[in-house]
Amino acid sequence: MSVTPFQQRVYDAVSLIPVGQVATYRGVADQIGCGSPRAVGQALKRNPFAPKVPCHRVISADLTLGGFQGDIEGPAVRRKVRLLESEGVSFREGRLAEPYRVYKFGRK
DNA sequence: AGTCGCCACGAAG
DNA sequence: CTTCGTGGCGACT
Repeated sequence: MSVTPFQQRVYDAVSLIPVGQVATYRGVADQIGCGSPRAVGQALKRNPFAPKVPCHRVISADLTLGGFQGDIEGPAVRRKVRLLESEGVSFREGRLAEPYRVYKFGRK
């Protein structure tokens, strides 16, 4: 499987997200030094390390769900929410209920 | 090799 | 709500 260095960075950063917390595409992008969260989204969509990387812990910057397994909505997203709630992250009406659960990557 | 279009976003209008 | 900007990648030429 061909994995570009950029994607490697993305997966590595996502792997750093602790259980019970979530990160935003923007946060990941900023952390790896990329100004385009969309690139991160693409990388996760193409995520060759599906179970290895907790892509379900990555949400949109405005605390909406974002997508999962290639869909921005549908059963996959439903599963994503359930997983997050399983880890202690609550969602309400498709949005993160507790914003303080957003992980800040070292926050510097 | 270069070029085009697409994307699970974000900020601005 | 809609539109533009941005960065990177797959597919086509």
